[in-house]
Amino acid sequence: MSVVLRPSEALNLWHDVTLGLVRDGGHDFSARQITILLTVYLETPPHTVRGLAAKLGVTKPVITRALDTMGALELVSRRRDEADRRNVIIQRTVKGALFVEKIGDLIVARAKDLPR
Amino acid sequence: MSVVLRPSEALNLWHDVTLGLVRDGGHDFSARQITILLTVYLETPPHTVRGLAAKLGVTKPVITRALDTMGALELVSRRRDEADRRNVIIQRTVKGALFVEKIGDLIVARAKDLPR
DNA sequence: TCCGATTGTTACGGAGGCGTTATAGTCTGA
DNA sequence: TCAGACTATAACGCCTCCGTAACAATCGGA
Repeated sequence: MSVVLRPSEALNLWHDVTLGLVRDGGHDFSARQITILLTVYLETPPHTVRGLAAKLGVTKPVITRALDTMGALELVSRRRDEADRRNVIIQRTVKGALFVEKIGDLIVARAKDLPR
Repeated sequence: MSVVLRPSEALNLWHDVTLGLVRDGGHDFSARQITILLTVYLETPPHTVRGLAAKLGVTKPVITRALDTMGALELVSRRRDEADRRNVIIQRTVKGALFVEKIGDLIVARAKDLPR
């Protein structure tokens, strides 16, 4: 199965949702930051800096800096992997889960209001 | 009518598309930049700095700077409004139209591949 | 036990965005 | 006509991010 969407509907949906994020979100996240956040909250753990860097096709410092930013906002947290102390495990937070949930609700609402 | 989407589907779609933009897009645009770009290409002209600032709920210099950046990439262009020379009209470009079209195709493709 | 490989972070100079404020150009109506 | 309103942009100091390179900590096999 799949979600059927025309290009014009797709673009209108994207526009409406990003506008919602800009107007009400408070933060102005980049595509990289959003991708990291959603990856951590949607894909099965564990998540490491190296794994995220490979998945996004960026360097490790990019991930470290994004985690610094989103960690300061308490949207994610970090923990040493005790099994292999070179690794850092990126963990979810209550605040981050609520934020992601809000984004999901926003997309669903804008999709529902989409004229077709 | 409307597009029916569950929260988990919505988030997975958002994740897949932003990941595609990060991996293949080359640029790392912010939500503000994407919103400006899509507004210019989806809503009926004319578009002015003041109008975009009001719509996004940000100050005018934010719009000016975003237009500087996207103008350098030739995704939009600017022209003085001859009827009222205080205004600047933001115009579409061939390069920008192709870019927006690519985003639309990406969303449609990821929606089609979405498991449900 | 080391020595190479691996992981994440920090340091660095540069680039660009931020909000606020100031400014140049343009319009409009008293 | 001209003073005030309005438009977009420039200037300012601050902050964050960039890519590259160096780094400390840790692991694992010879």
